[in-house]
This record gives sequence, C-alpha cells and structure tokens, in this order.
Amino acid sequence: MDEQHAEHGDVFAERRDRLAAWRETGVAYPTRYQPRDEIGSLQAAYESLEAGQDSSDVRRIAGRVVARRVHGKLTFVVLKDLSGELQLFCQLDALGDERYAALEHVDLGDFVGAEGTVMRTRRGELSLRITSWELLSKSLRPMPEKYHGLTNVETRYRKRYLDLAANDDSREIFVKRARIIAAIRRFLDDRGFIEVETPVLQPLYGGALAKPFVTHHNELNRDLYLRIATELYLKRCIIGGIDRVYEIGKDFRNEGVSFKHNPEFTMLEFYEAYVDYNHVMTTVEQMTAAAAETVGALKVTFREHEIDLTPPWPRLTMRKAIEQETGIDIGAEDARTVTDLQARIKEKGLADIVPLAPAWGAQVDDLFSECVEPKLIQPVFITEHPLETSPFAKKTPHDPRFVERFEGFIAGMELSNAFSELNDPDDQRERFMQQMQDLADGDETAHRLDEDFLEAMEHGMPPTGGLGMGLDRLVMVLTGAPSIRDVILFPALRS
RNA sequence: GGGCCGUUAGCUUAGUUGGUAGAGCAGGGGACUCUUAAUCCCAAGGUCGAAGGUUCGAAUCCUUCACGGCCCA
Repeated sequence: MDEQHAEHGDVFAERRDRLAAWRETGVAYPTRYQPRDEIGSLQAAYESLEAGQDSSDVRRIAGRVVARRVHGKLTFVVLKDLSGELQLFCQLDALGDERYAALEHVDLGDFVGAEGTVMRTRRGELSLRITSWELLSKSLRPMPEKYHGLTNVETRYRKRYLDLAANDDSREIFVKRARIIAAIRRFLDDRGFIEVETPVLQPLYGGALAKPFVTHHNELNRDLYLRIATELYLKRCIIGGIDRVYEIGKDFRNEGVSFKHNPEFTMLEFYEAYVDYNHVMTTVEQMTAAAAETVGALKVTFREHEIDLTPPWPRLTMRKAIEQETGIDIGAEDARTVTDLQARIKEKGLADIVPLAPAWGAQVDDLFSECVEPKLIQPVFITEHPLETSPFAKKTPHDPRFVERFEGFIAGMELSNAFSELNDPDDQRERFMQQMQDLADGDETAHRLDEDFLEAMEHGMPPTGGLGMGLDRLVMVLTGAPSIRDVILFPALRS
C-alpha cells in the first residue's frame, strides 16, 4: 500500500494499489463463478430456518459487495444480486489466516463469489457461513453512499448504472417496464396479431404530425428521416393481408423535452382489419388492464392521484368534453369558423390561457389541450376529433367535420390515439392536399404527400381499426414514475 | 423561448447580518467472533458549477454563462 495515497484519502489510487496486489495473485478478473444460487431463491428456500440454526446445505452465491462490518475475527459482508441481498458470515476459524486477512482488501462495490453453508444468525439474519470466497471483479471507484443512496437527479440520469446499483426503486421500475411490454406482446400474440419490424430510416417520414430528425446515407447520397411513426408501413402490411399486425419500437420526434416527452420514445402501433375504432377502444382497455395486472393492481397512484384502470372506461366526445369544461359548443352554429370560435374563447375569458391558432381544427385542439386535458385524471376515451387534425381517420357518418378517432387519457396525459383508419384513397389524397396547404401556410408539423402510400391504398385496403400507444407513458402510470426520464434508462440530456 | 429554484468532499448535506468552510457515510490507521445505517478511538479529505464584478475581505451580494429540476409557452 502506498502511504501517500492513504494520507490523501485518494480512493481511486488506493483501490488501484489493491488491484495491483490482486493481479499479483493471478486471479483478479476470473471468467466465471459457476454454479451459483440466486440469492432470492435461497431467501425463499430457507424462510423457515430458525434463528441460531445451521443447515448443512452447501450453497454458492455471487454479487456486489454492498456492506462490510468487521468485528475483529468475525466479518459480515453483504452481497447483492438482482434477486436480493444475503449476508456472508466470515469467521477467521473457518477461513484460515490468509483468506480471512485477504477480506481486508475487499472494497464496497467489488464483486465476490462465496461458498458455505446456509445458516441463520442468533439475531435472525439468513447468512452463508462461508468456507471459501474469491474476488470476481474490482471496483476502483467508490459507490454511492449506502444509506441515502444516490438522490441527485442529474447523476441518476447521467450515470444510470449507479442509480440502478444504489436504488432498488429505480431498478424495480425497469424490471416492471420489461414485464409490462412483455404482457402487451403476450396480449396481442394471444389474439392473433403478428409482430413486424418496419424501417426506422425512411425516405419520407409520416404517420403523425411532428418534426423529424434528418440523417444522411453516404452511399445512396440522399437524406433519410428517422421515423416519427410506424403507421404508413403497418398499413401497407394490412393491405398485403396481414390482418392483425403490430410493431413495438422507437419513434423519433425533433421537439422539446419535458416530463412526458423524450426525443426518442417507445411506441406501440397495431392495426386490425375489419374492425372500427369502437372495437379498438375495448382492446385498449383490456390490454392496459392486462399490463397493469402483471405489475400489481388495477388501482395505481400517480402524481398523488388514485387512478382506477378497471375497464370499461368512459367515452366522451371532444365536443361534449370541451362544452363541459368551458361552456363552448364547438359544434354550434356560432363556433363553426376559426374567427367565431376565437370570439367564443374571448367571451369565456379564456383568451389568456388558450393560444390563438390559424385554423379551426388547430384552435379546437389548443382549446382542448389547455382547458380539458389536464383534468382527465381517471382513464377516459375522448372521441370524434376535428377532421383537419386527423388526416388518417374516417369521417363520422353524421358530421363530416369530425372523424372516428379516440385518444385515451390517463393522469392528464395522452396515452393512446386511434382511428377507424381512412381506406378511401381519394379521400386520403384530399387530406394530403390539405396538409400540403398547411405546410405552405407555415405549419412545420404538417404531413407530406406520400404517393407511394397512396398507390398502396389504391390496390384496396380493408376497413381497419388502428392504434398508437406511448409505452413510456404507460410505464409511468403503471409504476407511478412522475417523469418519463424515470422510465427511460438513458434519457436525452444536454452534454 | 420565459419565470422560479438548485449546483459545497466520492455520496448525503450544514453554513446566521459578507470575516476564505462543519458533519454523517465511504476511504486511511487502531480495537472488537452475532453485526445489519454496527460501535468506539485517531488522523486525513474542499479551486464552495465556471468566469467576471462590488468589497479591506465573497460559498454568501451583483452580472453573465453552463448543467439540472419544477412551472409556463
């Protein structure tokens, strides 16, 4: 040991010295520790072992050292693996002078494997009375403090490995995330949906109203876009006869970052032939409930709200929802133009909170977003959106200003978005033309004309119900995580 | 883009009306064969986010910037 390092409290250098000593022994970084038992399985198997009792069962465990308590000739070392923590009961008598002394060179954060008999201490702690142990890997840098853990949010996001190692709650979220997404796959697979993969790099982006990321293909010498949605490719699959199809993958939107927005996020889209949006609503309720049950209960707490996900969820038209909250009837004669609607907004004293939009549909959208959306805490389906903001949805039979569409809201967030998919290529072309006009009028999020997609639709597309659901937000709700950054392992941050 | 708040040792933090920093854990030395936030004794560890400014003197007051959080757009 270099005394200079000890004097300066230089943890990194001290541990480097210890590592050098380990290297001398030739086994600093062994390749395996097999066989081994999961700590959690031992905890379960020996639940009935009484305090002060020894079993004669020899077991081997491996994990990260999270605590060490030295009592002269007896040392307690706590190992942690994904399934739990277990204490090593390390006696000088059992290990011999050399191996016991070598424990002095084990640091918090090191990985250790140990073998011994399962016992429970007089104080009732299940332990492994070890007869041998070995260093599996060295930690050269200090781990976060054992009691408070790592709480600095920025460090938690930037050095997620430390967050995962120190904070059980955080690790649990990502385990649950995996279970939620697995449950959704199982739900769809069980109903005959086929999972596919469509291009992330697209010559023309589409399927949503959003700004894309642009990249460049050197050999082809052309720009490509990172997809903002999988919609138009999945519809090509429907046209090709895959009657139930879905994709789970990353979409990319070149927009701001907030507690519910990350520039890359995980989206589920599914399409089912021969059904309409009402059928999709039922599917979404059931799928969400199935996902919730795999990680706990149908009742969850999110941002201090008790949320009950039990189906069925109420249905409410956007027109009624806005009227209930603001007293404005967007379907009435005196609100049919953007000018009239804005006059009604001013009458109701809402001009300060609702931004002015250039068109009627966009104005309805703003009115809804500001006045209604934050209040939709319990699950609800908002139906029948304005035609102009829904270029891929069929018009309602009773009023062509609105479409057969719904958005599912929970905790004031949009979680899902679905339509009776437009399958009339002439109507679709008109919608594209309107979008081109919006683009010309300065709307950067307006949709581009996609001739290739129109050609596909001209071959005939069955009536279809389709859904998009942001899975990160679903995981937020189901785990109670208040920010999307808590459910994305490595969220976007400034460098 | 705007407003507010934050950034002090590896981690968690205290720091009064301005007088160049105090602790716990981790790390170092020592004691201890049932501890579990182990305990006890000793010693060490800080460019107070960055750069300017005010002042005899700045972690503290002012300005700008960086990063983060919350709220708003």
